[in-house]
Amino acid sequence: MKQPRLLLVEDDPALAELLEFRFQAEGYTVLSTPDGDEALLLAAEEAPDLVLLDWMIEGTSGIEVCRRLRRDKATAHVPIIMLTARGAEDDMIRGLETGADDYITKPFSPRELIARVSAIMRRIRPALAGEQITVGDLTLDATAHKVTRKGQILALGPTEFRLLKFFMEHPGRVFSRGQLLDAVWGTDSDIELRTVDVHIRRLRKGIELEGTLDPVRTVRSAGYALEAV
Amino acid sequence: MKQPRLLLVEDDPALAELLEFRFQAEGYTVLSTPDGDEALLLAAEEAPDLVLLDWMIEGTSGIEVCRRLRRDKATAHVPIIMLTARGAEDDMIRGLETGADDYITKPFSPRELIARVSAIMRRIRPALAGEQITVGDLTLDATAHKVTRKGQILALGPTEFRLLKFFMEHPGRVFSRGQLLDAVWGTDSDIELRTVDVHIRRLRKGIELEGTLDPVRTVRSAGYALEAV
DNA sequence: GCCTTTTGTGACATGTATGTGACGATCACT
DNA sequence: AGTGATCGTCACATACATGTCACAAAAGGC
Repeated sequence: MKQPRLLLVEDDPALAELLEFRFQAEGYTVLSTPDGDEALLLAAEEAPDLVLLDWMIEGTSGIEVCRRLRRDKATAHVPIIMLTARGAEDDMIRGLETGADDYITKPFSPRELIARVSAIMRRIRPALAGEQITVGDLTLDATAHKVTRKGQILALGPTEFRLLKFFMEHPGRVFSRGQLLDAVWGTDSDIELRTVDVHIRRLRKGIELEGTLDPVRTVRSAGYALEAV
Repeated sequence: MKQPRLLLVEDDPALAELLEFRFQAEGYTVLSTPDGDEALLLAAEEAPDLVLLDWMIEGTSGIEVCRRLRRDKATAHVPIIMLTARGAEDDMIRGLETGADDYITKPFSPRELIARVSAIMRRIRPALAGEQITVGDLTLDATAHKVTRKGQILALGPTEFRLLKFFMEHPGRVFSRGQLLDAVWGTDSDIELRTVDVHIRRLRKGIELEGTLDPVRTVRSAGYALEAV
């Protein structure tokens, strides 16, 4: 399953960094540049699934970037969301005429922007924008098969992924090793109970990050639980 | 079911009171303060699930509060919604950069704010609380395998936990050592009766807190009981 | 007050549960 | 066949809980 790719064209470094961070946390691969010409290059070479385009950028203007994206056959179908300053309705209208799919006026909440992007992604690639569960600083996207923690994408093995998914569907609750075997391995598996311990350890190692606490709680003589840290 | 906790930082007394009232009606526990420094204290001590932060407050400014909340590991992940005056776009952008999750501009309808808060709460806390028993100031959650007293989480050994659970299922009732052995250790255990005393002691030690009385009552030549203090 | 019975408490050896690294087996993919 | 990833299991180390004892303290009964 390919990760959705997003091209961000924004010349305010602070805002760019913020959006980059947030979208990575949502499971997107983010390409970012403040420059219009570079954006065109990136769009041609990296084939993003969606473009977030600031209207007021250095070099080639937003509207020009938009027009050229539409003209090139390789990028003509890529959805474009414009980011515009409040009150620039003229630009907005011209932008929509030029081929942008949606616009959003600054200031906007990242949540709102993410919602619009997800909506478009769902329309374009239904399989990608899956349901996701969030527990504490962990986010799991079942359909994209991706786990992130504080925006960092984590690499988990298949079993660890299923284990974490099960935990995240029942946060805070304690499960015995037997229950975990039934839920994650299947009811009819004759696996050693202690094997669960090993996978718990692998899960812990897989989700540990600099400066984070272990959300997996050991309950002696009872089992394990995932805490919403 | 634990109530969601909400920290409101708002220096307009009328608005604060209104929001307090409305959110309490929605089932939230509301902590409220007009002061930024006090807000930081409250956030650290009371562990709210969500912060509503007015931008223009006395003392430490909203943006500073936001930044400090994010910097403290204990509160870094708590969602923040900014309340801003209309037309203060600059503040808003800086706020989102600083780590706020959403914003809403005054004047807003309480209904709208409640909707946004609910949306975030749904996303963050899917279903935390399981079945729990409460006796006096003690609360025991069997599925999460957790005991709290006055909000403090207590660390009990497995046997102490089972013992307390049994007591809490029959509050006020006196049990002989033999009955407790049957109920907590199992009918076929050949344990010394006096062993119960030791575990009672360990339980007492495990649940003692500053400024609390011992809820475990000794009934001479009969047994023990748990009192609803 | 004095004696007897009952309970509180600290320490300890023991047993049990869990953490952890390594290893061979298996499977998918090339 | 070869490579790499993942899996289940084991052996060992470690941390923790347990049951028992000996003695101190308290509570009744007289």
